[in-house]
Amino acid sequence: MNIFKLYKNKFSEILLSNNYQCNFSKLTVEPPRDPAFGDLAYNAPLILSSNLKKKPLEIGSDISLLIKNNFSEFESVELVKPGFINLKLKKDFWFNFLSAFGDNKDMLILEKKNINIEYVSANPTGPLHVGHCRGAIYGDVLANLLNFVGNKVTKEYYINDYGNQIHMFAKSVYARLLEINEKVPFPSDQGLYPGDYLKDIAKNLINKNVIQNLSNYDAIKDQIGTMAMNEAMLMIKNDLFSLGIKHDVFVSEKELVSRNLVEKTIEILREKNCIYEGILAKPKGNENEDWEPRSQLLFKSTDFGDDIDRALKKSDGTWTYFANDVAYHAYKLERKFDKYINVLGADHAGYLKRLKACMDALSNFTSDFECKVCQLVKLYKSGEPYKMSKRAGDFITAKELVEAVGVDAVRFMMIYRSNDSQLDFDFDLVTDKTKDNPVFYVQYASARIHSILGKVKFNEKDFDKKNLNLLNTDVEIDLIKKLSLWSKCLEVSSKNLEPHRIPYYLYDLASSFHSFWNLGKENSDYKIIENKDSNLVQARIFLLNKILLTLKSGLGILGVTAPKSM
RNA sequence: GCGCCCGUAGCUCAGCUGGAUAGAGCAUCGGUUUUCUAAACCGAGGGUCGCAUGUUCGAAUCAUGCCGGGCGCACCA
Repeated sequence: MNIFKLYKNKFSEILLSNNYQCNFSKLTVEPPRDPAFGDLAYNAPLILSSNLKKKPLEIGSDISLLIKNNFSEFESVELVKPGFINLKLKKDFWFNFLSAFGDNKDMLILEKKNINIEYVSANPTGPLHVGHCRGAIYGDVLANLLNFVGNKVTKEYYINDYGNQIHMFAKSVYARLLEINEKVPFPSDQGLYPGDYLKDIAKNLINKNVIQNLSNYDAIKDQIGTMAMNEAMLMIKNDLFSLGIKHDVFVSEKELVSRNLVEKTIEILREKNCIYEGILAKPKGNENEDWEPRSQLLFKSTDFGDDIDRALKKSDGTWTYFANDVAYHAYKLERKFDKYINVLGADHAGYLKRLKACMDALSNFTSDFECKVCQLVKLYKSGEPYKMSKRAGDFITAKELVEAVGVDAVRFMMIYRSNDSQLDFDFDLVTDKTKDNPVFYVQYASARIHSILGKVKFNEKDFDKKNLNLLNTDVEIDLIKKLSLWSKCLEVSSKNLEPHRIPYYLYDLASSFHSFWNLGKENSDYKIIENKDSNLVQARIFLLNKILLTLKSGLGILGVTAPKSM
């Protein structure tokens, strides 16, 4: 239950029934900046004043009175200077709140949506590297979050298993096959994929013993390409698995092409008058010597907010990558989702507008399509930038990262910053077992609670909830109030697609808990289980259970474990 | 030159889509342990929210223009 939203709605009803008119969406009920002001701050007098042409404080006294007369749960209703109404809830309210507290799963949205989220979509030419990790985890956590609050989510991966890069990939694997079988040195000057993992792929192909006629490349190149790509996809799925990621749907570009979906989609755009033959201007500031004016089949993406129109056909007459991608997005639309999310890396941010343009064109502006861009990750080791070797192909893989620091740390830290900000990832910090390491700090709270729960018998069914009013001290009430922010956190995170708010909330909750825990050291009244009053012990265990429930839910969304001991 | 992102404490970043005296962590300084997990807690100092206009009751938040940093910029994917 989001109490802020609840009271916003309740107050709006009261205003309406008393003939107050305004833009109700501008009214807010929020926790005040300073807890001394109370539990809720209502801004209605400020918003209404311009409508009614009266001073906020004048209007405020009327509204305060309405609230006092209609609600009994407020200890105080106070009208203050610019025009806020500060409300303080009685302790009984918080005991009731705690008594009914759940994990908020499926509770938060009225409109449940069928959502498609595409993320990772790394090329099937090798394992995932560190650069892929952030988008992969962001997409995955976002999917978990949207699912948690009640949506139906389809996690999708688009496989670029078509086009020139696959030819290069097949050639590269072929060169490795020759290297292994015929001792032909691997050529370094042909732009082939250099990574060592190609040797593994080649070895696997040899072990399967299905490639005949190794000397005739043209005869076997398609076979090699397909098999090598399957090997690479296995690597990728394996890497994703080690990151805790599992997609629901894999869509193959090759398959879309073979179903003639590209031609069909371009025809649809042509009927909508979005296609023409034209010449693009030379981009300024880009000293490309090979540039020459060229007449091409173009998509009129400028009609849909893009900066320039985009090429659909290459000079050799084949479709561009973008043309295939338009077809892919038509295929997404065909499957009729309520919302489409696409997670891209910063290096593909320039691609965003044309994707949005093609979705708008194909759906006549009816599709709810949102691209989220993850900025770059900078690696550090003990505070020093950790440079990857410039030698091509020598990159840190996702798997190596997970093996070095553990999947919990990778997932937590990758989501710990807003996706719009660059992220510093320090190898050493995330493996520290101190409070400097936020992953540890939150998990430690879980371990501490488990440690207590193992020492006391507690059964929620036998617990008399009337005893919750023994949680009478400010710190205990503050902990309950902290729990009330969880649903707000979920709501804001999912509405704005900003999962980074979750680890922040969990850190905050863990901090309040650690603080409470330590009070027992100076004042034995605050000891949780070594306490004479057994009803109080039970009430505190009830509270700890709810804190743990929240930690588990939050960490669950992040895909991070909530350990029982550490 | 154009597009996207960022600019908040010495450092790394939050800031609930316009609210009250701008918050955390690290770092610095000082305190707490015969322990229900000190792998923790408590306290102190530290700010022209890059700069400038504008919008209004009210701006770190919105708009415009600068300055600085990152990413990208015809037929690759």
